[in-house]
Amino acid sequence: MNGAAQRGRRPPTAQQFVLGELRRAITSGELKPGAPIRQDALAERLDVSRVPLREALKILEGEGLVVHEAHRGYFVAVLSMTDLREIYRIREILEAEAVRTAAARLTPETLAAIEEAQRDVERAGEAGDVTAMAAANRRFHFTLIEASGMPRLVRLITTLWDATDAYRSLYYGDTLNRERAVHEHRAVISALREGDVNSAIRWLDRHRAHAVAALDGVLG
Amino acid sequence: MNGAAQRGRRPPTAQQFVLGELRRAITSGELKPGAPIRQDALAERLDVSRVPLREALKILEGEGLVVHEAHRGYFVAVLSMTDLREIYRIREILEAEAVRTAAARLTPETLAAIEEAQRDVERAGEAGDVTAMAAANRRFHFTLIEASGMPRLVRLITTLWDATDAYRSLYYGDTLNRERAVHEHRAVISALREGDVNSAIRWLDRHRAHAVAALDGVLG
DNA sequence: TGGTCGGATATTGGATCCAATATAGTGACT
DNA sequence: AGTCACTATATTGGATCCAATATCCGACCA
Repeated sequence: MNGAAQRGRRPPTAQQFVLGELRRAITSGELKPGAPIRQDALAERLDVSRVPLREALKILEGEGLVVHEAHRGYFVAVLSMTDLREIYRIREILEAEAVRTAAARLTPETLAAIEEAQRDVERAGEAGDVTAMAAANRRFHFTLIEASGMPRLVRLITTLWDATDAYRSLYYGDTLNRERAVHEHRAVISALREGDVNSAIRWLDRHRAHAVAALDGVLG
Repeated sequence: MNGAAQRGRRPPTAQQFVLGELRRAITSGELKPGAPIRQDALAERLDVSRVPLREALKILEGEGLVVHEAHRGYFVAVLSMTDLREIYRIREILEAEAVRTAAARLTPETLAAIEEAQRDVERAGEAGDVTAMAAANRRFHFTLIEASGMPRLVRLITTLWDATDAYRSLYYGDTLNRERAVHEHRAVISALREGDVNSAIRWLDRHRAHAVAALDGVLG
C-alpha cells in the first residue's frame, strides 16, 4: 500500500525508520530551520502513528537537530552564526584528539580506505554531484576519526556534523570551495602518510576554517 | 492519592517529572549499572503511563545513561574502565576549552560565586555529608564552566558528568580523596584570581586524574 | 480605535489497548 | 542425558483514543 514500505529495506522498528527519514529530511534541508513539525501530518505521511515519531523526535532533540517547547511542539533547530562558530570550535578540539589518537594506530588498510574515499570525493566533485561528494566527504573524515577507537568521541563528532549538515550545502555549492576541499584532503593524506600528525591536524583546521568563513559570508 | 504528586513542585509535564526521577535514580546508584528497566513496573511506581516514561528513556539513551536493545528493552548503562577513561579524556579536552574561555570573561561576581560554592564544599566535607558535597562540587565546577558562555559545550560536559555520576561515590566515599579535592579546588581558585589560566587547567587535570586513578583502583 | 476577555479550534501530552517479538519452559526424539 | 521444536508467557513496540494546553478570532468595552 505505502510507498515507503516498498523501497529498500525498512528498519525493524517504526521509530528507527522515522528517525532515519527525519534525519535525512533535516540534514538535507528538506525541512527548513525554524519550521514547525506537525506530528499528525508527518505521521500520516510516513504511515506510522505519532508514538514512534515522538520518540524519534526526542532523539533528534538530544542531538540538537530539533528543539522542543512544552505544549507548543517541535521545530527544526535554527543556528545563528554564533552557534555555528561554537559547533565548529568544539569540532576542532574533538577532531584533533580523534585524529591524534587515530594516527597512532593507523593501519595500511585504514589509510587505503581513506584514500579510496578521497577518490570518490574527487570523482563526485568533477561530476558536479554535490550530494555524492558530501557523502564521500563524510566517509573520508569518519574513516579517519573512527580509527581512533574511541566510540563516544566518534558519536559526539557525528552529532556535531549532523547539526550543521543543513547548512553545509551553502559551502559545497560553490565550485571554488569544492576544489579547495579536494586540495586540503590531499594534504591531510600526505601528512598522515609521512606520519606528521600535527600537519594533518593543521590542514583539517584550515579545512574547517574555510567552511566557517564561507558560512559567515552568507549568514553574517 | 500518590505520594510523588504531593511532595514538592512537580514539573509541568509527566515526562519531565519521570526524567528527573530516573536521572536521580541512576546517578545516585539507586538503579545499578546493568539493571534492566521494566517499563510497566516503573510506570506504575511513578504513577504515569508508559508513554512519557519511554520518551524520558530516549533522552537518557542519548545521554548515555541507559542503553536500549530493540524488543529487549532498556538497561542502565554499564561502563568499563576503558569507557570511563574515554569519558574523562573527553572531559579533559572540553573542560580545558571551557575554562580557558571562561577565564577570559571572568567577572568578580562569578569568581565570588565559585568561592561561595567552594565554601559549601568544605562545609559539607567537614560534616561528612557526601551527597551535599557532591552537589556543591558540581556547583563549583559548573559555575566556572558556564562562565564560558558556550551553551553547547556546557551541555556536552554536563552529559559527561552525568554519565559517570553513578561511579562518583566510589571516589568521594574516601576521606583522603575528599581532602585532596578541597585542596585542588583552592589551587584552582588561586590560579584564577592570579589570572593564570594554564595553572588552573593543570590543577583541574590533576583533579580528574586522581578520580580516574581511584576508580582504576576499585574497578581495574 | 485599540485592547482585553472569552470561547472555538488546532495541536500536543498522556492513557489505554492491541500487536509483535523475545524468552522461558515443556515435551518429544535421538 | 542432551538437543531441538514448539508453545505459553512476559515484555516491548505501536495504534487509537481522550485530556490538557496554546493559539486564533471575534465580540465587547473603554
